[in-house]
Amino acid sequence: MGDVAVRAERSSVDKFALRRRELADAALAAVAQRGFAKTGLRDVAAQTALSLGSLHYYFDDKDDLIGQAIWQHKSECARRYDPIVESAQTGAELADRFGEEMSATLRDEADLHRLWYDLRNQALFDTGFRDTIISIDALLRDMVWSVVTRYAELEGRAPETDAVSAYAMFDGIFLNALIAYLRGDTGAVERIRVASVRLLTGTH
Amino acid sequence: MGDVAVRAERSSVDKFALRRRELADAALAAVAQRGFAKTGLRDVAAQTALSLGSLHYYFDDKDDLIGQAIWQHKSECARRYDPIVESAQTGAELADRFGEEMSATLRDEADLHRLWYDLRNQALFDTGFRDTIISIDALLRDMVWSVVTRYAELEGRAPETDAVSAYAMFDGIFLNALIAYLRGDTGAVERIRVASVRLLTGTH
DNA sequence: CAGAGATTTGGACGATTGACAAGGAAAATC
DNA sequence: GATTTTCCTTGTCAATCGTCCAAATCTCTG
Repeated sequence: MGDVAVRAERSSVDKFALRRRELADAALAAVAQRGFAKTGLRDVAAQTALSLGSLHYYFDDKDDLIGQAIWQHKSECARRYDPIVESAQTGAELADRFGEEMSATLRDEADLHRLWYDLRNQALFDTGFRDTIISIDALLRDMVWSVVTRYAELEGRAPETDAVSAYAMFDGIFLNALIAYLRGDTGAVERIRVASVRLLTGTH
Repeated sequence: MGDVAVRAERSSVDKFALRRRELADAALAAVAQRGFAKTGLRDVAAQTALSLGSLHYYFDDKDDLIGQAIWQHKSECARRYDPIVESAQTGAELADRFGEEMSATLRDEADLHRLWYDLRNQALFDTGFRDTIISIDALLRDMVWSVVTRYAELEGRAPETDAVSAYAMFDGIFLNALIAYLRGDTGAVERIRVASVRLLTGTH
């Protein structure tokens, strides 16, 4: 456990944790622009009201900072599908709203998704924030699985796959759509919507 | 066009191009170990019979070197499925051998695949070797599509998807299997084989 | 108000990076 | 065998990196 964590315990109020979240948010925006490798802590500090030295006051090192940043973003990201799963009345409605959400997040948060895949790959080389990445991966897998099982339930049948396979598929088509979109293919926004609905409903 | 290309033209024999391939091969092995960002040109030169300065004699810059390296590896990689497509007598045989090849390359060349996904992601931030990455992506997409269409042909029916969607699916399950495998899940080797056959044959 | 603790700053550190230049060694050419 | 061209090495360059620290500033308590 680093010095930062110790200091956090001493702080009776969570002013410390609050600043941590603020700084991590700024770091997220900074790193999303140029990628993890090419973004220095000075670039992060530049987008902040604080200075470079303060980053090490709130974070142990760069990995700690980026790990916190991607975690608080993605954990919120994964929860975005909960209301859809809970409130959808029919399988068709669930599928439609799911596809709509997938399409919208591709269009509006392409840079953040690009960063996520960047960090997930870096975690295959470094051990820095590997645990955080694995946790997020599990979160996303569970999210996909809850959508799949809920759809099957509404349709009155059993899911055709398991959680791991389902996540692999949806993650795969989303990543490929993201790449196409970032390369200038604006049609990917509509394609990922249709493909998501298709994959969920099993319509070929 | 860089100085290197000009020099290559002057050279009547292709001694120059030969050395380029050798060096690019060494670079591939070096970068595959620690990733693109964390591997310096000195690390590459250390795995070579030549010195650091020689790298700039044969390559314009780091991007040129890595671009050449990943190209000559992946272009060979994509051709590995050609004999299967050409010689398979039945759909079942095609599917089996395809799944076997996917599984084998995951097991034997995990580091190289990890590097490929690393570089493909970096190309979403930099323009350095973006064109090379896009070319490789097209190569892989065509390879997958040739397998899918050949299978449909042997089975006497039409493909159920298009080339882009098919590549997205196979690439997605392979990437997820690679991640699982690199995280220590040795069962991913068998799972990608089964999943590949399933996805190709359409068996749910 | 005085002091203690928390927060923030700017600068400096050693290490590493990609790129490059000047010159020696090798090979090819005449 | 001399000279030109190709090949390769060593050393250096400025820039950038993550990390750390001493001191200044701010905030709160006694």
